[in-house]
Amino acid sequence: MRQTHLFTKTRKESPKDETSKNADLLIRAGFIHKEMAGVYDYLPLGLRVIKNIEGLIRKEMDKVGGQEVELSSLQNKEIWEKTERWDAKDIWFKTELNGGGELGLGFTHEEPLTQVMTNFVSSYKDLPLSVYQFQTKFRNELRAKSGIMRGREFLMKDMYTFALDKEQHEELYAKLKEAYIEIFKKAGIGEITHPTKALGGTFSPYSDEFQTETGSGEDTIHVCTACNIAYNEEVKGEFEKCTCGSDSFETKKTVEVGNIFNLGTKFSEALGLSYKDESGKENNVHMGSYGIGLGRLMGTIAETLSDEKGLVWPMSVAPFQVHLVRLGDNEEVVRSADEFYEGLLREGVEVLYDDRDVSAGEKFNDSDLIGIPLRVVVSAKTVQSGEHEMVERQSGKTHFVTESSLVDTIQSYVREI
RNA sequence: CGGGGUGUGGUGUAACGGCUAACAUGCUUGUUUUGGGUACAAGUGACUCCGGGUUCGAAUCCCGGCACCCCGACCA
Repeated sequence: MRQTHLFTKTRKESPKDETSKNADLLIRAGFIHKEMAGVYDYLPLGLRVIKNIEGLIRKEMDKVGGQEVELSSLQNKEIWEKTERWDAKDIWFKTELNGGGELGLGFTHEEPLTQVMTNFVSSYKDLPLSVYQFQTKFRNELRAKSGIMRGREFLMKDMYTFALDKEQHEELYAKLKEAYIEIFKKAGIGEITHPTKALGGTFSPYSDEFQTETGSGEDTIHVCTACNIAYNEEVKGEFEKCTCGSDSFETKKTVEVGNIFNLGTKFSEALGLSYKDESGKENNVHMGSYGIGLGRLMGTIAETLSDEKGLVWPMSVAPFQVHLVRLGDNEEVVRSADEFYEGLLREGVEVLYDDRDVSAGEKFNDSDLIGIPLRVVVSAKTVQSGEHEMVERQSGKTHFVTESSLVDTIQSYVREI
């Protein structure tokens, strides 16, 4: 994409009504726009990141046998009354139909999906199943805060598993846990993200959270110094020793980027989701739930991987793979940069081409702020020497690469994801 | 929902109850510059969040509302 066609612009000043690092950086770099407290729009650069995160998650969900659906945001009050969550929750955005009748904007989808599955699950031969979606959730948070980390409307990947019994559920659960670890690793925050024991629900004493270290986190966890597994502050008292045997812990402030838990038969019982086993006996389906907030993950990456110059995206989620920066506008430089841009596009490289007529300093500062992993500079100097300059955003390492081998070099970086 | 704070051009800020609401940035035009937000000039842009009140006079003081931020509570 040519930067002259990109409608967003960077800003020098931090917005006055944001103190969180994620929103500050993302707004200054033009990734998001604040609509109101806890509600943000995703602009072209931000949407590309969200889409990449979505693709990354989709790949892992499909790998463990997930089937993608998209359920509605408008939700039927009756279904929720069956699980007594229509009145029990004050996080609903409720509204009214013309002519009467209440409905709500979904804050999670256990009920409607369970309801859907009653149409298709009737035999033990139909299980197990894993169903997931990327869906906008609405939560009437008493207090939205921390930029895109706790919003009232946000995109979430939620998967629900349906199993014959506890044993089969646990197999699925273990697979999903591994998939989650893989997702956060690929998203570039594997090192600082800890599988964390946390409060469970009605059906199991504990749930598993994925907690990422960040100075601005809202949670406190105790990380085992031997094996990196962690325990949420809320359950730490129940664990004198880590499951690995060590009793040495380090306290960290974190943000919860994922949470998986056992639902047992709570929803299948309430909504009548059951199957016949081989003997013809009716059994309730055993369920699990697995969530990742995409915006929160994006915000967490923005906060934890950025530096004083701006955002630093890992290749896997970056809005573009290469930022091609052209300095100067003499004919030869323009032709060389244009050709190079076209060449990268032909090779399928995602490239943002800064073809604007602004000063070098402005281009470099914008490039640093936007945080695309590789920067290639084409200028009178590089055209003359025949070697273009390639800079890694994260490390600042600079390479001079001949024009002919530049595409290969870039692709070797891209392949690393 | 309890507590604290803030609302002024697109953005960031300034202005004792008193002149035509100032500065920076952005944007437009021209010259200049071309490897880290280049310099100069001329323009552009605000019912000072909304509604009342006090006053000769309100961005400024008072009351009410709304919005936003922070702390807490809450948060599968």
